[in-house]
Amino acid sequence: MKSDSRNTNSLTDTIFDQLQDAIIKGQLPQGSKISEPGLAKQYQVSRGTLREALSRLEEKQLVVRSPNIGASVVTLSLKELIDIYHIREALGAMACALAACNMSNDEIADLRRLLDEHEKSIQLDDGLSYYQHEGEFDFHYRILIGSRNSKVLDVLDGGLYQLIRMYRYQFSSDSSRPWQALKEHRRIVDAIEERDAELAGLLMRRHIQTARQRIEQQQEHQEQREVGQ
Amino acid sequence: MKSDSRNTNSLTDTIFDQLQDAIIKGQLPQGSKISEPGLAKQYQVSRGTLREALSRLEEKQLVVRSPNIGASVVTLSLKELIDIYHIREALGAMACALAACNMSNDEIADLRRLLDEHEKSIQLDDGLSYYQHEGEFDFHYRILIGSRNSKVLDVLDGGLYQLIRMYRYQFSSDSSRPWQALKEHRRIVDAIEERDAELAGLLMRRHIQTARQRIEQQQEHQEQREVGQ
DNA sequence: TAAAAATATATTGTCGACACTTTTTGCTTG
DNA sequence: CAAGCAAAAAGTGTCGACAATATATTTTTA
Repeated sequence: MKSDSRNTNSLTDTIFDQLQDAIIKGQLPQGSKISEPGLAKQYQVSRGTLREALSRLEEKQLVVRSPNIGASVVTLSLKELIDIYHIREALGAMACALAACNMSNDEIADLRRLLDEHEKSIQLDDGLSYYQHEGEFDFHYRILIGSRNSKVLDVLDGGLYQLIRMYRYQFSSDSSRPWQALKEHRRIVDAIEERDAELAGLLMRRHIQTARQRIEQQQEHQEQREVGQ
Repeated sequence: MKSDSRNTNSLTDTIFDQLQDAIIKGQLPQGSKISEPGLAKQYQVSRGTLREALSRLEEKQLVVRSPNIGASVVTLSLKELIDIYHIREALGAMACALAACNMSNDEIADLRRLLDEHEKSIQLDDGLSYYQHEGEFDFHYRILIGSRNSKVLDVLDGGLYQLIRMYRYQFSSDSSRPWQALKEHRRIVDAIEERDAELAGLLMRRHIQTARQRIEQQQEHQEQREVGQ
């Protein structure tokens, strides 16, 4: 999925997309220092252009910059990831409740079709595919749009979702239980279709909550390991 | 209040702060097109430097840029402002509940002192002062920090708060009922002190909700005016 | 006269170069 | 040999210039 809908002709856009991909996939390791002249030569662009791309990556929370020191790829601790999921929980629930009020019938029907496709995709390659993750994002994006609150999409797309993507690419050990998730998605759509805002919000909150709790379990394991050492 | 804690020696930082101020105060009118060469000459910096500052302003949602067309100062409709308040409601309540669990006793005592100062400030110049608005932000900032969720501060500080500031500077007709707000703030601190997360979250939600509802009333008036024409 | 094409102007996108800061390297000294 | 200082290397901050694109103006034509 493209992070932006506009045609990506400008050089800065291209370099930005490439770098975003490289960071999310871990080709640029977390915390690694970014040398502007180095990367500029590597990607065959001027340093100014790369600088602009770095600004946008900073905007998307994928790099951090310190004055006179330079840029580094972001490091994402489990604690921070959990923090993000807390936010996603609050905003996702809110957006879902709004979507139950504001989505058109056509949009809801489309959402159903998306879940059917999702189901097929799960049947085909059981579990761990790339497309499922992106499909999951697609589902949430549509609800965000259906909420008719443009700012909530700005917030979640402007940094938070990219970090979650990065985590999933680099650490997603579990197969994210696709069947369970699908079932939850269907229930959410049911609630939206019935225009039950409160229920829709609640279900979405729980859906994200379970995802968060899985990560928290992972964190506990990690802490136990650290204590053991 | 400085938007960033780091020493603002770099030229880009300076120009960024100045432009942010100009936009929030309305000296650069909403929707007005930004001429890069013009502004660069006006502020005595190179175009590249100004460009970097514009990138950061875009990050803070204060300017919008279209490829090959240029940058404009953001336009904030009442609808969008209400959208922002919905987000603030969800995240503020969440953060406040977390703060009730995570704030230290010292932090809570400091918060109380802040409210006492706030009260004095209200008594001095009754109502409409600049410092009260910023004091209000200060209060919310501290709770955000107390939540120990760094991302929620990133989200609200990265765009949303600046837009609210802009609105208040340019349209804040009502004096924001300082006494009422202070009372609500005190109740919130009470709940935090008692470590009652649920209540603290609820009170914060209501506090922001009332602010939102005042804006919604304003919106209704505006719509009536439009119908009348 | 009005619409469309072509030119001219202004603005944004991209680049390479220089100045200043930080980090590394190498040398001196106790 | 270690610690501290000095010089060099690398890197970031800033700038002005050229190329590509968009906007405004003028000219042409129906």
